[in-house]
Amino acid sequence: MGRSGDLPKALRPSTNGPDGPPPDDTGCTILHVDMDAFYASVETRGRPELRGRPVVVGGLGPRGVVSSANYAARAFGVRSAMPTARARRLCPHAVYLPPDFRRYQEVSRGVMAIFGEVTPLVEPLSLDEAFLDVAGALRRTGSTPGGIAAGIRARVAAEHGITCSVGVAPTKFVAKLASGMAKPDGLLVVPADRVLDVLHPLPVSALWGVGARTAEQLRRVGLETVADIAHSPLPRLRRTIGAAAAEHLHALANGRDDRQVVPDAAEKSVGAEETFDTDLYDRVVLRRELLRLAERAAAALRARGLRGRTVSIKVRFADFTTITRSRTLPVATDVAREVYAVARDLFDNHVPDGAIRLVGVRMEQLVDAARAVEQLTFDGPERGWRDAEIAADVARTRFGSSAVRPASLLPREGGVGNSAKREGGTG
DNA sequence: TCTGGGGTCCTCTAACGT
DNA sequence: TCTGACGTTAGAGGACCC
Repeated sequence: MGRSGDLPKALRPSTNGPDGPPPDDTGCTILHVDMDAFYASVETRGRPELRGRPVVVGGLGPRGVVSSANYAARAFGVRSAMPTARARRLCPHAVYLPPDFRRYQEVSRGVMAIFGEVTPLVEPLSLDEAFLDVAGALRRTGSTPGGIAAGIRARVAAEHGITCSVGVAPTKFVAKLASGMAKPDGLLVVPADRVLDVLHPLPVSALWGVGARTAEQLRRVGLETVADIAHSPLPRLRRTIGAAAAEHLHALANGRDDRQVVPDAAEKSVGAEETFDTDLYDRVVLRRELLRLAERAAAALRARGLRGRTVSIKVRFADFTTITRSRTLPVATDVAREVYAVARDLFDNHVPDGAIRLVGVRMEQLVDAARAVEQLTFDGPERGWRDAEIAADVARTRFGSSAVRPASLLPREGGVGNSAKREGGTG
């Protein structure tokens, strides 16, 4: 689902061809495992009627975008992040499915468990990819990195019915690049002495952290390939893209990447946001949406055993300009009612009237709920609301997400009602 | 063509305390 | 008492990733 999957096949190094000796994987202790077209693969496994057909998973509404497209759909030009409406024009005969994240999470857990049997040093990046440091596993098993990678690919296919691609390299960045080059359903080892041969012909956009904007800035000063970055003097690079990015890209372009594989990285923020099918103007309806999102964000915090100190709202207007406003509380919370109170105040006092296409609520400055400072009023109203919301969490787990409606928390201003999505915009 | 939803990280600016 | 330098932190926005 990432950009690296689109790297030109012509750039594949020849070291892993079917002919010739296996590549020297000495010192290649980092593996990057990436599921192939993950969501689409999960949807199609065990469904022979979809075999060979283009399958697209994504938002099916008027403003939906593609989350995942299988390779049959990609042959028609369908790509991740493309508006679904455009995908339908490119490939009208594809099967279009809404995402089912619970299923993907379930499969992801199973796949990550396989990784965990190989090494404790597993760093998941998303549901469908992870870095593994196999240095310890080499000593323990007497295998090679390439051998371990092949074993992982075989187990994922056998136990979960989907394919993955693996990059094996001395560093995280090159391993990730290699998995992209190996796609689909491939394995690529980049030996230490071939790293620069692989990196330097690539376009700057292949570097981690270079998107469309940065690539354009670099192109304007004549830097188009990774080799150009590697050979560019650092001060010039700093002037073009800023100090931090310059040093980061210069190191990567020269094959230097000393980032370790870090398991269990703490989350920094948790939130929820929603784009409406049609733009909304009505402040009452928008507040109700904020309440729903505050409820979702708070429930996500409670599910993770976290609380947040900073409440941040995000508003995107019809012209796509986006503003965020935030406020930091004295005490961290996981209570939707408290989150909503702050979000609503930020909205009422900092967001001008206008056509709005998206609102979001995010919690930052997260702390472990078990170690968070309790409110001074242990028996106060907040405690009561938290208990009520925890009971609602339980009900939703047992009876489904609509069993307890967030509108039950709504102060008496607009009454309970349907979601804004169904109501549509009002003038 | 017309842009989702979940995140992280970086930069800039303003406010604040010393 | 006022002012400026400096470090720290919060807030806002943007770029990027999957």
